[in-house]
Amino acid sequence: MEADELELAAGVLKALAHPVRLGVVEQLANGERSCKELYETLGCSQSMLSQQLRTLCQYGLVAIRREGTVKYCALQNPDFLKLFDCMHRHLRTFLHFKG
Amino acid sequence: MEADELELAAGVLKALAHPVRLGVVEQLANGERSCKELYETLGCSQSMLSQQLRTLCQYGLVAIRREGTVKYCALQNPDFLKLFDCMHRHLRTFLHFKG
DNA sequence: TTCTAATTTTATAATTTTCTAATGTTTATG
DNA sequence: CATAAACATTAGAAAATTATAAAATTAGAA
Repeated sequence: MEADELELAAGVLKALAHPVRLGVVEQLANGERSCKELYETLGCSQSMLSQQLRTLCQYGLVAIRREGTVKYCALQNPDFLKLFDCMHRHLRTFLHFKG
Repeated sequence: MEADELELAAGVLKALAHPVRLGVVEQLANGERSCKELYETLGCSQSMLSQQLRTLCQYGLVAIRREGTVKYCALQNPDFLKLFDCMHRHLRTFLHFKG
């Protein structure tokens, strides 16, 4: 990858690299969710969720559609869900060699 | 994932979410590299590389062995290389819908 | 031991993130 | 129009990251 591309890719990863944002992606693996459902499930404030959603949208990870006064969020690239398998395996061996 | 696990997973992703650190991982896809080879290829300072390597090691992403005065870095979990395919596809469609 | 190459550590200023609280917007309903 | 529900934006303090430079370590060779 060239420098620009590395920078952008790092940006996308950074967009995933936050407990709330990653939690959102995980929840959306099971299909569309409203913002309220998300922040209630994740146990964060409404404002926090809204801010983190913006980051996810900015990098094309999540899409939002409105229905009346409710907004529904969905994964825009379910390909990234592979990350979770990968991460599970990693954490398992990582924690195993740590203590 | 539970809160703790999300936190840790976000940490691992954050460890990847930096142009230099991601560049290191990309380089190591082709096999072991010395620190010097890495910072020369990536065009960053030696100090920068050393600091970023530490982060990668901390999260079990890279392993380092010493041979004389040279240290060789290697991927500890090549599974994460899947990320690059995923990322390439993502960036392609992402940039396509942006401009 | 002295020198040199490779790498690490430390310090620190600048920038970016994160989080909270308060306020603003939008849409539907009475 | 007034109100309520769902969501977004703003502002600002605290914390974390980033980048640069200088000093320290480590191992081998002369």
